[in-house]
Amino acid sequence: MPASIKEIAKMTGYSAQTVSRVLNNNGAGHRKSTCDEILKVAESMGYRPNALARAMVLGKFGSIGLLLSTNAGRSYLPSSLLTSIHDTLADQNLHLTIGRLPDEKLVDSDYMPKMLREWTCDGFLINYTDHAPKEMTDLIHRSRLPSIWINNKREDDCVHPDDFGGGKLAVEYLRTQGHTRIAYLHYRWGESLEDAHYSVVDRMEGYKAGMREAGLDPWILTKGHKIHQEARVETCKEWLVLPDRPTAVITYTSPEYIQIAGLELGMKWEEIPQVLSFSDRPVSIAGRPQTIVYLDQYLLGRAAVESLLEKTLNPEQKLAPKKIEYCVNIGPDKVFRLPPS
Amino acid sequence: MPASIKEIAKMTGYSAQTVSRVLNNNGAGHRKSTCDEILKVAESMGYRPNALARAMVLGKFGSIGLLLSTNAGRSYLPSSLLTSIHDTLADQNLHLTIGRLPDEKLVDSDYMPKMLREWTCDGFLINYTDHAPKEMTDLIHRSRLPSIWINNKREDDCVHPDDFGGGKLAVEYLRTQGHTRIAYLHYRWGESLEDAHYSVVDRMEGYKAGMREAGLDPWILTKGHKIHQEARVETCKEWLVLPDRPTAVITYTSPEYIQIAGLELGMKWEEIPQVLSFSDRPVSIAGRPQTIVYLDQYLLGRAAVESLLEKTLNPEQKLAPKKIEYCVNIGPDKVFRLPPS
DNA sequence: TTGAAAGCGATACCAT
DNA sequence: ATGGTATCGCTTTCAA
Repeated sequence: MPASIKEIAKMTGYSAQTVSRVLNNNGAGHRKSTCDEILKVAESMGYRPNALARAMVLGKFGSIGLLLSTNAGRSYLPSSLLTSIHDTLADQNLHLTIGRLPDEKLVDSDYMPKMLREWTCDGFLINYTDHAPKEMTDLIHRSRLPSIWINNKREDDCVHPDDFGGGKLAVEYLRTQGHTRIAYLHYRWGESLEDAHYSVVDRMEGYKAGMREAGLDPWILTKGHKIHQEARVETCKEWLVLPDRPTAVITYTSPEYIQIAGLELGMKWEEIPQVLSFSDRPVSIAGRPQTIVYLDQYLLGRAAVESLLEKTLNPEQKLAPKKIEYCVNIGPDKVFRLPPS
Repeated sequence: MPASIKEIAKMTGYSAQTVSRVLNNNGAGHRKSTCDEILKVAESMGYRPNALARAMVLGKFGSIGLLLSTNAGRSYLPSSLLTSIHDTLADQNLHLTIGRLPDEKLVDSDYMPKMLREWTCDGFLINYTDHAPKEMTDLIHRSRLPSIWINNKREDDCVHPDDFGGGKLAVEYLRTQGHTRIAYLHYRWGESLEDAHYSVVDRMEGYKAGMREAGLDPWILTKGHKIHQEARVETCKEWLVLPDRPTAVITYTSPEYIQIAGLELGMKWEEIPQVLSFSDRPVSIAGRPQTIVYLDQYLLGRAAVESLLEKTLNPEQKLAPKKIEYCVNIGPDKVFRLPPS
């Protein structure tokens, strides 16, 4: 137990109030000798203010809760996002507290995660990628705390990447490179996309829209069913040997299937179609930096925190969704993006 | 502001103590009608206990701080580690609070991160991969809170993977597969390894020890200088065309350089040496699952929390370092590990 | 079965 | 320039 103000008061003979003032207000309105003595004793006793007590008086927790799902894949939290959330909060002298909600248990009315059962923080950032179970939405609503959803498309109070725009952007970039035979590689055909993250649909729809605007026909490379990991390279090979194969390919993620397929067919790197995939960090394949449709998670995190802080000031208001734009990351520090419209 | 106990007391006419007891002790020693009424009113007012006030009375924060460096690469926090830390804490009804310390600023005596400046939690988990600056160690020490270091080799109070054992294990596994021409691929030669994470040295030394125990000569594939990303594939090609090339290769991470090199040389997958790399998650290359030397971050996180809780009970004691063992992950659910010695 | 009072550590307000 | 007192929301102890 570190020393409290009271103990310092006892040691120095001053009252608790004097000690508090000297320690907090930088000693304004106090004799220099008083300050010196109190500061010296505080230092020697290793005094550190108790954030709990301070928060209680102030009526705020000084802390924001980040809610994640325990369901792997339902909460996407790359370290760049965690970092940006933390740092934006730190600028406001706020803590970040982590909470994970087990989907299965939420249905059980006996169960209630600590963060929702107790009153622990001033607001929530909810990182719940897919469709949240109704029980969870209810619980959060009943907590009456301001909340912002991350990576989730809702009618209000959310921040998410503009995946539709990203798909369009990919096409526009490839057009500037002179490509016309631009295909979209879709491994998940046949799988129900209703439960999937909105980006699975949006990226492809954005691609289609981009193609149409460029006067080109959308061209989806796919099978009538989902293509599992192990089968992807072989499938890509089928596409690569087509006489009119695409010169460029856009894909949700993982550009390497088509590239490995090319290599296995004995193609040189220059002969393999250009692959544009989505990512939030630089992608290299065996030391070769790849051009990607890039999302800056830092922007996402910062926007989410800013929205939440705004809501803290006025909890009743509903905030319009915020979209974060992609850019095409061509090389070190070289970026292609659309002019703001 | 959610309702407080006092308000419920006022509403129901009972005293605050009665309300508190009914709400916390499950109503033990109270008339059923009293319980019912209080519970009903509490429910209708949306009562949730204020964790702050409770913590203050209890004299504990109910929260553990996870300290990270802002210096990318100095804190390795895969989501599996974050998850295991969180969940082990949650089992004990403890929060997890995140704090990031900017290395540069720590030298500045004016600067002090909130987590160390104020008294905010009951202990620290320090995820600081490389050698921490002395200022930081001092600050943490002065905070007088129990702390455990993660992923860091120190004389006491730390939990880290057994990378030396992992290197040996890799050799022993490959021996069971009949390999004798086993090389270690080292791209970082010539770089000062003093600042590097201990695992860079330990994995290689473990490999050497394993080879000697098997009666084989260690065989390090390297250049006289650091091999940069872009040059690795070409360098691997030089090694692959050696007449007495290895049949198996162990490498710190990223098995794909040698495999891509093989493909570019026109080799079939079966002709490419088996590559064993270290990882804490399954590795697939273009849909092909790779055999890896695998570390379960869940064990690491849990061990760290358990150590910290132990230290909380008795802050003076120094805990012996805990090593987490690797295993070789061969296929789905198939694992090779050494018998406990 | 219920209630009154004290206290956790810090701050705000009002005195002196 | 300094101190007294009340307060935040809750729990613990003791008394009725």
